[in-house]
Amino acid sequence: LHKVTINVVARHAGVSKKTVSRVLNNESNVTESTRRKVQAAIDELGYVPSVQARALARNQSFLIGLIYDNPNASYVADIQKGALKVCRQRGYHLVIHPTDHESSTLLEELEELLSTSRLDGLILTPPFSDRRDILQLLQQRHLPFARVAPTQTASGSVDVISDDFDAAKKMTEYLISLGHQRIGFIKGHPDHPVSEQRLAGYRAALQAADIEFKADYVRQGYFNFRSGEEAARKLLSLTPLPTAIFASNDFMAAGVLKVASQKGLSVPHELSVAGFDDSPISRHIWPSITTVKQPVEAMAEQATDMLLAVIGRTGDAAPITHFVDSLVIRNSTAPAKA
Amino acid sequence: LHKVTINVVARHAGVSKKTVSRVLNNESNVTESTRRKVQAAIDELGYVPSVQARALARNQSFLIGLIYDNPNASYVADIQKGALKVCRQRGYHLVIHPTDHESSTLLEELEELLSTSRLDGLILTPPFSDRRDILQLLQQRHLPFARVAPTQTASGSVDVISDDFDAAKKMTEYLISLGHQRIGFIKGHPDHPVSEQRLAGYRAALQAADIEFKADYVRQGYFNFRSGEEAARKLLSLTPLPTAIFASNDFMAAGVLKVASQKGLSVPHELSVAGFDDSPISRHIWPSITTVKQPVEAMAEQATDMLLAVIGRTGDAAPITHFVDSLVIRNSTAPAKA
DNA sequence: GTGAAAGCGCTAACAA
DNA sequence: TTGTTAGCGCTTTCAC
Repeated sequence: LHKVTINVVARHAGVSKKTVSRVLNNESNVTESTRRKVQAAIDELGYVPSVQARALARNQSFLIGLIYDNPNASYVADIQKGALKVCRQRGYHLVIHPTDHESSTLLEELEELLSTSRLDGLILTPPFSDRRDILQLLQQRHLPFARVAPTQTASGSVDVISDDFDAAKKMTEYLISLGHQRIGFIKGHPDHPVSEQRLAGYRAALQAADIEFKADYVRQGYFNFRSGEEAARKLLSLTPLPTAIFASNDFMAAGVLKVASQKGLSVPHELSVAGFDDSPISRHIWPSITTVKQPVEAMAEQATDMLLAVIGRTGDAAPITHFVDSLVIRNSTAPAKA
Repeated sequence: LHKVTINVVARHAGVSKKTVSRVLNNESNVTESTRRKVQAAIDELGYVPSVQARALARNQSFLIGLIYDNPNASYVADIQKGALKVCRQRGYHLVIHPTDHESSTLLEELEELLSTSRLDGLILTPPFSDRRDILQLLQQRHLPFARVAPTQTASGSVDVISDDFDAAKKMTEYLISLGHQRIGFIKGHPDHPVSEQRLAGYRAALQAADIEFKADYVRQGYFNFRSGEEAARKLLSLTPLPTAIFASNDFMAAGVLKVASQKGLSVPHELSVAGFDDSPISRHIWPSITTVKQPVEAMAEQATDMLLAVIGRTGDAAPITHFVDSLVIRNSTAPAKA
């Protein structure tokens, strides 16, 4: 079995290789009859163009990078899935790049990734979406990029965002509607800008309901289980006790559940608990956790789509797409006792 | 800033591009002085060879595929991490390919992946590691592959395995050592060959302790939370009640915890529960789950390393590497009540 | 040990 | 609308 190249196809179809190339790239100036003839040859021979050769000739790599640092494996999996879906359709490969956002050599590491891989574009996820130093690096290299869930605008970027402020506000309003007045809050990691937005949503809901904001009821967390546990210990030693705790993600909410259980506080009867992210754990724990669901996969898909549009100078899609979060009510929340 | 190619380096070093190429590829027949001269030019100019050009000339893609279908996101993350580590070091890219192992078009999908991506090699994870049809496809295409945790041998493959039989046996022995005699078991997904091994380990431990095996105490599960829940409902309506339940993974163990909680059975005092995998949920749930830890990342790393050795016809490493699982004792297991 | 020439499979620029 | 001629940046002959 001989290797099928563009030359073989050209000969088979009785045209020049350039014409085959035109058909491959869907260029406009080809007669319909020629196109069909070429297509027939392609199908018949089972020809698949070599990405490698294409990459060299066009000085592209057909590689898209995905940068993340997220302990939430299912979030990462969703992001990957969304990005992959689009990449596959369009003949790109996804280069995943898990990395440590606190690393002091992050920028150098990124520069190396860019120069060795020659990526055609990059997808940034939190907390990288808002890292000025990274954005600057990409801009001066003229490397197209898309950002998932940034909080600040940046020139020349395409973004997908969801309204975490609004989601946190809605969740807090929901708790208030259940009769809760003393609602504890566990903040997210300070390096993640969404943390502030979620807190702001919480505060806005309190204010709208004329409930006094008390700093005691807010503790710093770091998006992991242990920090949720520690924050919960503090919150659950307050007097009067909060009747509800809203954690900025599900891992921390799981930590609250543990502490409540150890203290003999029954959830949701004596304490309501809410989380954020709709991670698998929110379903796999008992009581299951009321939380906020983001359309993460769809967001990644859209981000990738917009990025490829920029790379291919295709349609000029709107530079920002909005997605909406939704509340998922489960078993960890109930009306406050009278 | 001009683009730095091999020609620029050659001119700068006063040698031919072929010599630069030799240095790049660590070929033997280059004088030490020439090598140093060339290396100096490379460093000075900050030259990074183009993977694309290399790929075309050598008819390689520098792409390694990773096939998986696992709902356990953290398992996938670990596998990716291990594989990536090696790939990066050696200048390869990892093409991740999550897919549905039950899809009827799986084989075609794979064939398409192979022909469009021109992968240099493939890493198979369970349940694909034992899929005869896939192995056959790879063999006839002469595509090198490495398998993670296969249970059956296959010619021309490099494998990394861990002894799930032994680990399950040890866990069961541990439960027996706590005084448990009536130990329920929840089987894993029937499509995963490890499921049988874990069951066999359980049986072997019972037999060694002269405890009668009772089919009633074994229920089919599917590695997900819900199936664990359902199996637990069945097991916990038996008389006499089992005093311990060993689930073939942590998700199912979490399901057992839920049912126990709903039935008012206190874990671990009235019921001991054990899982498998050391997934994050085993730590994030209360009581935390006693489980089995596999060195997944290290296994993936080793598999990738061996695969690249095969591709590069480098050293002939042993075709099989063994890893050992370890018990992680947490809070879901305790001595049986007298 | 080193270099010149040819070519990997495709696309870009130009002609026809 | 189609074909011709040069490359893309490397590696591979095979000379020297």
